[in-house]
Amino acid sequence: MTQRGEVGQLTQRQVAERAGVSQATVSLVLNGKADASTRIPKETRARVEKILRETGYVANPAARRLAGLGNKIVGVFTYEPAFPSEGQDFYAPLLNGIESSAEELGCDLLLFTSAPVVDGTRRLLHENNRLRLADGCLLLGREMNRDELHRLVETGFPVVAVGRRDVPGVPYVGIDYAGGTSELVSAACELGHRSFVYLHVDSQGESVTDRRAGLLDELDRRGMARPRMHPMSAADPVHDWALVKASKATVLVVESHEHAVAVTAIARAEGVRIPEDLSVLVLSDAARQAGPLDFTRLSPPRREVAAAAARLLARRLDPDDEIDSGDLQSMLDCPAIPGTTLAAPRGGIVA
Amino acid sequence: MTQRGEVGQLTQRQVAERAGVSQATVSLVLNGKADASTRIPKETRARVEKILRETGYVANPAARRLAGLGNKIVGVFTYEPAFPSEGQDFYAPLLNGIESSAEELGCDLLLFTSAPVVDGTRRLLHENNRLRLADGCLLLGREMNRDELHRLVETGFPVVAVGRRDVPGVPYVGIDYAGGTSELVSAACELGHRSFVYLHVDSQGESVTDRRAGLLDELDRRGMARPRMHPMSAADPVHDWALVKASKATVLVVESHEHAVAVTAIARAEGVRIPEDLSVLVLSDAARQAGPLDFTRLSPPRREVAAAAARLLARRLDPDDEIDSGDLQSMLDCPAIPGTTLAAPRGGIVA
DNA sequence: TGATGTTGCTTATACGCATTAGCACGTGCT
DNA sequence: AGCACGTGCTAATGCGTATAAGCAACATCA
Repeated sequence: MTQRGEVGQLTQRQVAERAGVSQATVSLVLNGKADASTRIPKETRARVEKILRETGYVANPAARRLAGLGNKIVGVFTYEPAFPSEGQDFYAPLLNGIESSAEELGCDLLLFTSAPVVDGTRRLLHENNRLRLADGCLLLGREMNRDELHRLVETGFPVVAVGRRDVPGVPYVGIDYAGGTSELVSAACELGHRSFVYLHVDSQGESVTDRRAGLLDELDRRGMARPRMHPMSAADPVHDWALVKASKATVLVVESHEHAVAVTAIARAEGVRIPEDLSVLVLSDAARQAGPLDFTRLSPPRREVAAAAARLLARRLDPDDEIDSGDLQSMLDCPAIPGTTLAAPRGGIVA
Repeated sequence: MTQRGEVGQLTQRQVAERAGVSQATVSLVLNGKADASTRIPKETRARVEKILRETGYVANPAARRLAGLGNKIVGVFTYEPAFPSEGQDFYAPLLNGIESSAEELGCDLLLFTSAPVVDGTRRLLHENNRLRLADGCLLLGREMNRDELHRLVETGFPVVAVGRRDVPGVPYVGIDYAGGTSELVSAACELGHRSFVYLHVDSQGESVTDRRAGLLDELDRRGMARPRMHPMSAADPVHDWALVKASKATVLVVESHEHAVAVTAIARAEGVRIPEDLSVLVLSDAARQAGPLDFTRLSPPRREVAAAAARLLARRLDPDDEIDSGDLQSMLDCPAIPGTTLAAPRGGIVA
């Protein structure tokens, strides 16, 4: 059980012996210190550096960390496994963004894959978690355990969430889904639509509630009726299409692109023309392959939001950087793509 | 520049004070030690455990590591960035496999994204690398710097490569591309084919040379002529198709599925029937979306090879586990999928 | 009544590094 | 000569943990 770490590796002391100096001197040379109290003349410095190069010495990061330095390690916690192909469309662009930021910043990424799964999501604060090996941590996931998030923030450990979070005090970079959704809905209203139906994801995640809020608030502002709302059932698009048809709405709003493809395929098979008979708005972007329809849709900057979160975390880790409290929570614009599935209403759904 | 690590966090000493015992006692309780020389009676143990639970104490992993313990951290080094969408089809299944093994083993993953890029690939052994924070490291990539790999193995740091490696002493789990390719080629020969053309990846990576060897060796064994070989140019499938046509071969062997889709699309547009006019063998599997053709192809167990490598690394980290030297290097079978693009030759390519 | 265990801890040390305080040895000035 | 000051280092300490070594109190046995 007891795992042995480390085989014997070169230490500063050994380097120091070879160079005929003390360990402290090696450390000073390594870190380029040159205070009034710690002066190393060029020649000594050169001698030490020569040995360092010859031996290929690399500092033990655990010791550095213990001695109170940062490690340039960014923790990444995903509330679900990140790489299974189901979750991949969700996490891949985020990890892509984080990776490129990390590369720029010279950081390594520590993925907390050991977190045990309780009630369907991973738990970060388990015993012997390796959280503190990282300088800070990014949090990814559709839904997060609010309790745990709260406790984590309270410990003072530097954390940044990818995506807006409702828990007070949690720094984040989010995407303005509400604004983007409003815009799309607004465009439909301007074209004369008055009747909406909403196929939504069944989740309490903030991004989901933001999209719903964008839809409902925009309709409220215009004094229009609330839309029919149905949770999507990935397993049964036929059923979903039946509900849409029954609603007699002229605009179908679908939260997931994938589901939009499935439902519209059924609709078109029944002879429904899009957008002539039914307009379709999609609140996410195509993952990879576009279907036959170029949906009028949102194009959330998912890669960018993760990259921005990583940069924000880096700023939090830099003690010289005083962050405006307003910058701790920010939202990126969520642009809409015109596409071809929105048109003025004509006759409603032809059954 | 100097990053501060750690905000003040609960230590064993503080726990010890609260429980009215020494720090050592806390450590002993935590690690469930009960040697002849270190006995803790139930009551004391209970008292300490109570405080531990109340405070939610978590050990500082850096200190544990420094004290000579393993961390349950598996390093993951990719020779190219792992998440950009281009590389994604390559790395995603591997990371998937590693993640699920890590989850089973209770390990976290440390991704060395900070490695600087030199000559097109990342360099692992740069100064201040965080390698030694991990207990061991998995190496992923089509091609690896042999020098660096050699040096790394020499340091005694536990490493396992995903994919066969030619560098002596490197433990790995690979895929038997040579065997799989032989099998496919053999099947074509049995059907009467005598003339092959090979569109191959332009790389010195071991998996690439293994596939080539599988093809050439099988033809040699049968005393058949060497095939025409052309490096694929992703940018110009038209040119590649021209070369294939010119070769008058009856079997086209293509290394990458993607490229096979592109080239056969052009061929079919010209009226070439597959497999009636031309048989096609593909040496990799469809990434996600299958094209119109169900290729006769290899189906390399890429997820599984990575998971197996992670498990092998875990065994190497377990001091109680004596690994057979034969188990340090192993190959997984690479099954073939029949598909529908291999048939007996009739008239060669109709130009 | 010592001698010898046994129990239940604590003390001390090491791990590798960063950092502060300070020492020995000049040199310049009065 | 005596003192201040600068130079070039080193010694010592602490970070939080694991663990070997040891110590005091008590029990057991001859």
